[in-house]
Amino acid sequence: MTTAKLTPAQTARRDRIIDAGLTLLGERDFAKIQVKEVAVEAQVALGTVYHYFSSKEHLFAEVLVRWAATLRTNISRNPLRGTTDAQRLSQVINRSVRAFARQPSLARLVARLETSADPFATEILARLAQTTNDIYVGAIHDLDADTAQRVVTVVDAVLAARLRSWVAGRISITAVSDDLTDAIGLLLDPESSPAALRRTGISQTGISQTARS
Amino acid sequence: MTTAKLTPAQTARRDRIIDAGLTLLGERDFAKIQVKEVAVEAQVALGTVYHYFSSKEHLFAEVLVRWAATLRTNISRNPLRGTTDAQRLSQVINRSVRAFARQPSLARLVARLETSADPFATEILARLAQTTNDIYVGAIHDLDADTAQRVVTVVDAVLAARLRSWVAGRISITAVSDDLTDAIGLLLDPESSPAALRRTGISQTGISQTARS
DNA sequence: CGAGTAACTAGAACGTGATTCTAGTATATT
DNA sequence: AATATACTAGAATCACGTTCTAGTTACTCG
Repeated sequence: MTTAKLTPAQTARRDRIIDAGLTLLGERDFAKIQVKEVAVEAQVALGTVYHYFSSKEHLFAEVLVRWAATLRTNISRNPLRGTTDAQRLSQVINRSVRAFARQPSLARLVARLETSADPFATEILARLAQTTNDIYVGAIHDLDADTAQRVVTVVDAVLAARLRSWVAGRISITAVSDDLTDAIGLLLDPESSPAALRRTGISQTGISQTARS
Repeated sequence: MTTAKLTPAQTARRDRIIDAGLTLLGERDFAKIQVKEVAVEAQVALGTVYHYFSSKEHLFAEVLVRWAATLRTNISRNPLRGTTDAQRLSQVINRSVRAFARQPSLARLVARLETSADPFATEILARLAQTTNDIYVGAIHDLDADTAQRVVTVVDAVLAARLRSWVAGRISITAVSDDLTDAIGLLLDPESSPAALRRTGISQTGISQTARS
């Protein structure tokens, strides 16, 4: 069901289904898309969809993977131009943010799948998280691997949280970006880190925190 | 529909509905609970539930609020005993973690409601986030308000992310706790902050990062 | 090549629940 | 008391994911 011997025609059909899902996500949310519609868009029978995917969630997890592949390319295409870890990390993270900004329903999809009960879906999601995680860690040059990983874990959490706030309409995409840059500064930048500044008396300016309802 | 003039009998009925939801959450997940069951448990007609709440999600958002009230009490009851911001923040956060550990379905509920389309639900959730946020900020004494807020935003994001990993079965509740303490250290503790240590050459030991699928 | 199996198709059917509706009864307001 | 509003039990509706049916290809391998 995952990676086995499929005839070219089958691979093509399966691909068409995934592409159809991605196309429809461009117009509508996961919740508003019916599996039947995906089948129609893919020019395939409804039963065929269920032949390749165990559930709607499983199908859309694969859609997410497909999208993530192009995301990865976008993120990794141009080299990072920053001179500090903070700059580089901000840059990759912001590339991700921009990608999601272009496809809000993908952001919503991630949030939705994170609470999925389908084991296929969650497993695919975990693999995906691993990939982006590695990319982010790769942006950090000046820290040992373990510390870099710990920093990325935190930043990734902030990314997820802020994206959710954004799709919920609570904050703007600009705020997402700003908050992430700020969080990274807090973690890596000696100029703005509370840990570094603590007991120094230097006052700092921060971005405004808008979390009203 | 929210806070208006209700007769005592009405308030009692509404309360009974919310309590019923909370009771059932002790046995089963949001997804496994039918609105009808809540009505039965509350000794109320199904229609009455919909008289007070616009949807199942709205109802359970209110359930969450009720639970959060006791959570708040638990968290704030005993004074924080730490001497540093990091210790105090770790402590409040860990009280939250323990509360969720006792009620896994509440943690799942939060995750679920975060992706809700019901405006009532999302608004309630936002208000709730504000409250816990304030509690956390209160644990920080040695930083200016703005910086404290920014730190808490990050920590809160990590809390949410790790709790989701936990309810998804990806990590243990102990790991949730450890990861949070670690994240707080990264942000506030000069002993383990990359920002403070950067270019110092001091190597550091970190907790193991288990994010496998 | 030709039988047999697996995949595909169009479409109907099923199952689960949330949500809404009905008709009658109780309660509250003035 | 008169009327509106709330409440009740229960039926009816609706949406949709998922499964099933019957008939039609397409592929495999002997």
